[in-house]
Order: sequence, then C-alpha cells, then structure tokens
Amino acid sequence: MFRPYKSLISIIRELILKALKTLNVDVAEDDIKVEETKSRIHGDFFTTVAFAIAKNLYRENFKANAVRLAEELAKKINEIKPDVISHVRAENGYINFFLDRGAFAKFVLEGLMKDREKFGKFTEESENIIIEHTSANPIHALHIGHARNAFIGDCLARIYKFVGNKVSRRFYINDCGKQVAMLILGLKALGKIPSNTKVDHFCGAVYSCIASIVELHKSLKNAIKNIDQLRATLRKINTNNHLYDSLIRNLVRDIALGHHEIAKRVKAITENSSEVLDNLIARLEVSTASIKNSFEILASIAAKWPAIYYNLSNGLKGNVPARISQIIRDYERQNENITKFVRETLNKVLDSLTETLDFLRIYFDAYDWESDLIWSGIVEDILRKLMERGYACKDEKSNAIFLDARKILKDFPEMQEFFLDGRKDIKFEEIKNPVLVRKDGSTLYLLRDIAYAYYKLLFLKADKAISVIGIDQKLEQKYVVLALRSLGITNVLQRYKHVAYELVRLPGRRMSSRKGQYITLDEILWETIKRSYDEVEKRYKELGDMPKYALAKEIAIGAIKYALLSQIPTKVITYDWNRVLDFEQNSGPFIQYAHARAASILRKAFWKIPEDCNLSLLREPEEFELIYKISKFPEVLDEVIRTSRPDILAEYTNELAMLFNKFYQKCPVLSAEDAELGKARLLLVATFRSVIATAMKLMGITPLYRM
RNA sequence: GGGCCCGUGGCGCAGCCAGGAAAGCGCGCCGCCCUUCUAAGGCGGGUGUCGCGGGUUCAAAUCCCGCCGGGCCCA
Repeated sequence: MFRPYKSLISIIRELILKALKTLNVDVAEDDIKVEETKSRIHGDFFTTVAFAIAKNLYRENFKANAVRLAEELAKKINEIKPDVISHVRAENGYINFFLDRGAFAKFVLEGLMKDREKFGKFTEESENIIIEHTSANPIHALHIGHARNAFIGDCLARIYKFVGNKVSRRFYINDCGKQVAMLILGLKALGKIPSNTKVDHFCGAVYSCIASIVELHKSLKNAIKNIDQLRATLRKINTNNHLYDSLIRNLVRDIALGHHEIAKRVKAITENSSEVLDNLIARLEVSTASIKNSFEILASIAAKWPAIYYNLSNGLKGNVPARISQIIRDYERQNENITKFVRETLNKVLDSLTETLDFLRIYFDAYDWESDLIWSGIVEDILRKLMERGYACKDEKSNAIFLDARKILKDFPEMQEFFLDGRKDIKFEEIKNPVLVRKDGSTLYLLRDIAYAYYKLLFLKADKAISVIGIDQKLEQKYVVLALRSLGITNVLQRYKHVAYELVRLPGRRMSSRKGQYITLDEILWETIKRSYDEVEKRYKELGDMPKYALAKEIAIGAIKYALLSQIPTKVITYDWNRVLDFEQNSGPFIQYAHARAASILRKAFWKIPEDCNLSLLREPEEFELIYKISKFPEVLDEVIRTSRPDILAEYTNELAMLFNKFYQKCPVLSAEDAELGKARLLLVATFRSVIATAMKLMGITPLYRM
C-alpha cells in the first residue's frame, strides 16, 4: 500500500539514525521525533533530537552543545540524503528538513498514478466488524441528536469498510422498556394512526403526551403521600385537628398551583421543628416544584399537539401506571395479543424512521430486537453463566442480583486501568456492583446490553463490536466490558468499543423526546433543502426544477452531515440553524464546490488524464501544499480509526478543499503558460478530485460534478 | 457526597493523548479581485492574561497538583 507521507517520515528517521551512528551517539528511539514545521520558514520537517542528546550528555552548556550537535548532524545528513530532500539545515538546535518540491510532487503523484481511487485502503488485515449505531427507540421521530449518532456510526462504518474490513451495520431496537409500553397504551386509547401524518412524528407526539401525563400523575401521587404523612405527623405533635385540617386543605391547593411557601406556612402555625417534620416539609417542597414543572411541560405539549392531547386525556382510562407495567410484562412473556400489536406498531414507526435514514443514505444490514434477545433465552443464559462463574450474585436480603464488578477487577487485574481510567486513588470498596435483576425479578437494561454484546461477539462472530452510544452510558458500557471479560472474552478491550458522543442541546436546554422538546431531523432536512434550493436557483437559472431539487437535496445532506461530523464527538453541540445553513467555508457545500470546480476542469479536458508528464514542474507553493495535504490522506484514516473521531476526516477534507481553491485561483491548468506544466497540473487536479471524492464518500457526502 | 468531560480573539471551533521555534481555522466586521478553468471562491486588514494559581522541564495551550466556572453520570 502506498503511504507517501509515512514513507517520507521513515526516510527522515533513517537519515537521522545513520547520522547518529557516524557520530557514535546512542539515543532512545522515542527521542527521535520527526515533526511537521508550523511555518515553511523552518523547512517542512524538523527534529529536536539534538536537544535530547545534549540533555543526556551535557549538564552544562546545554544550549551550546545542542546547537553544535545539530550542526554536525545536519552536515552529515546533507551528505547522505536522497533526492526528495533538497537540503537540511541546523537552526538553534533544531534540524530542519527541506523537501525538493519537484521530486516530492513526482514521488507522490507518480505513486498514485495507477490507483487513485484506492488511495487510503490498507488491505492487510480484514476483520469482521459490527457497528451498531442510531438505535433510537422506535416510538418517535429522529431528532438532531439521533442524527449525530447516525452520522458518526455511518461514517465509521464506511471507513472501516473502505480500509478493508467486512462491516455489518446493526440497529438495536429497545422495545421492552417503559417508553414503548406508554406509546402502545396511548395508541390503544386513540385508536388508529391517522394517515395524513408521518407515523414517527405522530407517535412521538403521543409518547410525549402520555409520558407527561404519567409524570404529572406521579408527582401528584407523591405530593398526596407526603401530605398524608404530614397530616399524621402534625396530629401526633398537636391535637388541634381542626386547625391542621384547614392548613392541609390550603397546602393542597397551593401545591396544585405550584406555590413554594410550605415550610413557612407549616412552621408559622406549628412553631414546631422536629427532624421528622422538617424532612417532610422538605419533601413536600420538592414535590411541589416537580408538580409545577410537570404542569409546565404538559402545557407546552398540549399547545404543540392540542388534538392529540385532548383525545388522549379523554381516552385514557383506568390506572395508567399499572396498565403500562402490565403491557411490559405481557410483552416480555410474549403474550400473543399484545405481541402482535406491539410488533406491528413498532415496525410502522421503524419504517418511518428508516425512510428518513434512507433519504440520508444511511442503511443497516440488520435490526436486532431486544425482545428477541429475551424471548430466545439468551439473556437468561447469560445471567446463568455469570452466576455459575461467580461474577453475578444474589443479595440474600433484597433478593436482587448484582454484577460483581469488584471480583471481576480482582480476578482480571488487566481490566483495572480501563475501568478506573488511570485513577489510582479510588478504593476498591467504592466501586459499585450494579444491579442486573431487581428484587421483583425484572431484568435491567445492563443485563440485556451484556447479552447483546456477547451475542455480537460470539454468535455473530464479530472480531470487533463497535457501539455508538451516548456518553451518558459510559459507566454502564464499562460494566458491559467487565461482564464480557468475566464471561471469558480475553481480549475484550480490543474487541468491544464504546464510541461515545455528547448530546446536541437546544439553546438553554437539552433536547428531550419525553418532554416534547426537540427539533426533528425531518424539519432540519426540509428547511435546509429549501434554503439550498434557493441558492441553486440563484446560479442555475437554466436548470429544470427537478434537477434543481436533486442538486439542492445533495447539498442539504452534505451541509447537515458536515455540520454534525465536524465537531469532536465527545463535546456538547448547541444546535444552531446558522451553522447548518452556512454554506461558506468549513461546510459541506464548500467541499462539494471544490470538487465541482475540479470536475469542471477535468470535464473541459474531456477527462483525458495525462499519463506521462513532467511532474517535477509542480513547484509553486500552492501546488506543493496541495500535494503535501493529499499525501497525508492514509494517515488521516488511520487516525480516525484509532480515535473514532470522524471530525478529523471532516477537518482534513475542509483543508484539502481550501488548498485546492488557493491552487485554482493561482495556477491556471487548461490555459497554463506552458503545455507541459498544464499537463502536470491536470494530473494534480485529477488526483485531488479522486482523493476528495473518496473523503466525501466516507462521510456520506455526495461529490457533485456541477453546482 | 463520589466521579467524568469541557473552558483557546465578539461568536463557533482545531491544536493537548505522543511538550519544541512568532498560537491556527471559520463566522462576523472593513477593503480589494469575475473580458481568464463555476465569486457557494480568492487576497489583504484589526481582534488573544490559551479559565486562575502553583509545579516539572533547556522548552508548557499541551504533562502534574490545587482552585474557579459550565455540562453530564452515579447516589
């Protein structure tokens, strides 16, 4: 595989090593660092090896000795350097390497002559890789936060595949939770899903409504419980029942209105302060606040979806929480009546989600249902296996079953660094053993996640299982890894990877499906398409409406994907329309535009790419910088895989586009002053176009040939 | 109460893991460049206690310790 940048670094390292040998100095491998200069004034690469040697050899006169050593080394290197390096110069103890730009251009572009399209593939090792991503609950529309997950997962999947792996993309469906049961109950109360709305949008509204209603019920119930206790306590303290009954009545009213003056009122009347009473008052304050909060959320949801809210609040009958629990239980036990309805419903929502994802060209190889995992007995078997091995145990008192994380860490000390994240000061007793099975016998997500991970690695035979899951699940994911290790997966740290990403926030608050506070991906998509359609219209008057739309769609998809991919996954993004709708530099459209310009030149040259031309004519700074950036492409892919950070690829692609635009401005291709130079430039344009097209495809952004 | 992540010009971000020479980029602002391969472009201009305080080092935005501010997880 052709890796010009990496080869160049090794060439330079070899030169340094050889020079050191002739000077008879020994140096640790690690001290020979070859780095890129920040400014071309100091050449293209430099090494600080002279400092490292001087430090070891001379305690005094450190600087002078470093400077002298650097000079001696530079002199030696100049004698033995290959043609691609024009010269080496010592400056202030640094040794600077200057490339021969013509030779470098020839080296890179000639190497890429045959298979430009495959540049960056490392076909050496081929693994079975499972990438699980998106995995949104199939009960509501995707919002921009889910999009972040989807884009990161899809980009990583494309890269893993491109560099030479077998990749399976999987979507995990959490269908056994409370959320699904809420939706199901809501839909049963409402009857049919109307045909004039998108299913996921409708269900999302239903879910938000019902979740808020349940939430409010819960807060009210809590408050009532607290009031009853308060009443009883007050009676114990004083026997003037009449006075307290009227106080309680007033409190109930005030709580309903969300007033926060309970402590004052109670104390004013009782002039009494006991620990029990204070505690009760505090709890009452809390439930008042939560009632107020629940009311506000419900009000905003009712305003957003008045019809659904109205029908639901009339249609919901009976003990709602009990009915929800019943649905969960029945579904887990695969009760025929409920199972059919749940699966049918969720499949409809899933189809609706997939429609959006398809539109964005994000596809899956398989959908894995949590319920299948339970029904098939895998979850149970994993639990038994954990217990047999002694890594899960039942608490005698509570009857709950815990994962014995402490025992796993003791038995497999190699897991400690991973789990503790380098912290040495934590005491073993402080590590919590998480619950796998509640005292009522119901299982927790963690257990199912362990089962699913195990399933991926052992039954689906993945060499590596990568899961794109929110950073809030970090601890939970660590427990999954511990459990896998205890189940006998020895190299689990290499085989299971949690790719964590942060939330997308709305200005001032977080997005929440439950509270109905979100911007759907569909909304963003259509708004962005509209905006890019306007832009296309401005500059492409002669184009028909449909082609305009097709173009606008690609531009919009590129804009949205780039906006979300270009930031480090582990940082919070605050969603901003301006950022997505900005089509200037550092955006998807900017990159597509650079590609279109290159394609335009090639089209005018009838796509006849010269095979023999004098590449060493390419010595202009703009030509050099572009070639230099191109040469680093395989290293960028390497880095993205190492760090699971697509933003590195996004930034690289942006820089590549930027450098091409500078070249484009400065260096005429088709009307070059010299025909030979023109030919060489045309080859550079073709190479650039291939590389940036590959980079774009890896991000799921379509390279456009005209814009 | 315990832990994790973040703090870089007015705004949004990269650089920190693997310390190196004047700290980069985009947006915004001002000026210039379309008879020349698509101006969704290019060129020029001003903007910084790299949150604060110590320490390690020849060298710190980068490593270590403490603190402050924001976000999150567990309880």
